[in-house]
Amino acid sequence: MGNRQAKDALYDGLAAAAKALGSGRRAEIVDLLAQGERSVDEIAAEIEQSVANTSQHLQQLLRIGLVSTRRDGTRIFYALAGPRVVDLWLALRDVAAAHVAQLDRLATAYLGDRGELESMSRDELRRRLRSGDVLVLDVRPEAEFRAGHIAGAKSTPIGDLRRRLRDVPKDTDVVAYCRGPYCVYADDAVRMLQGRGRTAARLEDGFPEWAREGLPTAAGGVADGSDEGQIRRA
Amino acid sequence: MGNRQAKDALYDGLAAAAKALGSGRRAEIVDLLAQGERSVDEIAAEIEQSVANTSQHLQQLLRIGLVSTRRDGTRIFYALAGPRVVDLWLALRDVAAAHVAQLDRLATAYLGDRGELESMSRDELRRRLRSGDVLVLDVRPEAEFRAGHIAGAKSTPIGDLRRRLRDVPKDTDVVAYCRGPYCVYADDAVRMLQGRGRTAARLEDGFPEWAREGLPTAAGGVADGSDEGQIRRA
DNA sequence: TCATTTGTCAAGTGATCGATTGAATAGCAA
DNA sequence: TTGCTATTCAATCGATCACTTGACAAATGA
Repeated sequence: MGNRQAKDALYDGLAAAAKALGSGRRAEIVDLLAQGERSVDEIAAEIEQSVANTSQHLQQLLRIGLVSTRRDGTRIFYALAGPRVVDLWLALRDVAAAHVAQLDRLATAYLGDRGELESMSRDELRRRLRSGDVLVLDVRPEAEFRAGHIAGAKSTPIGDLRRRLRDVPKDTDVVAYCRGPYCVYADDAVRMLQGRGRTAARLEDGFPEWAREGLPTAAGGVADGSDEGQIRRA
Repeated sequence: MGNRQAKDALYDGLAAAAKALGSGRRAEIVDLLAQGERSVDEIAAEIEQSVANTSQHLQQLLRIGLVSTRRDGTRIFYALAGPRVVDLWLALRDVAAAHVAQLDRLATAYLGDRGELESMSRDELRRRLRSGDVLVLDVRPEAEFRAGHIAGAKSTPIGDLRRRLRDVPKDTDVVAYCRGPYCVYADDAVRMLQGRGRTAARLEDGFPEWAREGLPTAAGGVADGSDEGQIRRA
């Protein structure tokens, strides 16, 4: 039957990885890092916690091995340790959405009612991209776009959208996407576009899900309407 | 930017699912339930904890929504709430194996050195099954075999293997499998078979991984060397 | 060199967790 | 009813957790 102490220790080790995701703040950090690497104070600002506290959470993720670090001058950048961590995070989100009792209520409380919002699945966006009759807007901060984006998308951070509205033709369908299903940027973008007479929808989820499926992505500089960056997968 | 309180609550909700897996004992329970439903005292015996403590862990998993219950007389059977939970568990295990620093050491401490042990990948077993020149032994307890097994496998609980050795032909390659990579039953079986002059290997992982890939499985009564049970996927 | 920026470390506090113990409950069978 | 089995509930205790505060460390630039 093997020895109980060693077995307990083994399962404690497995559970350690779960424990690392077992705090809302760390979950938020992992969700954020799924978009690309960040410095400590960027992360702290995003999750609205003190730098000291954020640093401790990051240390914990680092000790377990879910993230890695890179130093650049006085800054230290944290990133997810590998694609498996993204898979784990997405699996966790799926389970929570499917099984955690009150998650719907919590999501609605944060996101508001999405009833009015047009949405589009990955598969449909893929088809529309192939036929070329759709404008895809990446409404995340530009740094995240540079770290990786849907091939053919145009970077239009949500804060810049209003003044760049003229770049959005009135006769083209627009699809906006952002960090994932619990991110409000694309919601805001679609509401604004619909309010200005555009036909707009949000991608149901975000960039990490798109990339995980092996769908076409690109990385690098900001597009100016044309293709650029390194196409990674076709 | 949305309101912080609602956002915190949402991520706390997501993290709750991780927290449920964040105790070694609960991880062990989920790993066990991945083989099929169990009553409370069966679970308690397996994880070597008091029934009261086990019950509390199960209540916790139930409150979060990762498991479901079914009453049968005085017994209450717990089962995983759905296939997504299996996916989550396997993703967690993968991440832990790839990234948690000391996991190798912990695994070796429990499992012993597997250097001498022949092993076989899912893909290879699948090929060998198609060409039909291999005997697949399911060395888990019979109840788990009945709940679901690799199509064509023969139930030979590890405790019965010794006295059923005569049923294992000497000129056939044998592959044993059990609950997963951290389960010792198949290791024991392979060691015993190799010691008795058979050519034996263990499947690298176990039944849940096989089923997740959509490979052929069956469920129901115990085979007597021939095919039976309901073939679920071909 | 000295000040600044950025991040980590250490200590402390209230809250939550895991396990134990013993009592309570639900279904079953005589 | 009475007893029996299987499970849950309630109270308790030490350990761990999340966050705060304030001091410390590493790289940069004047």
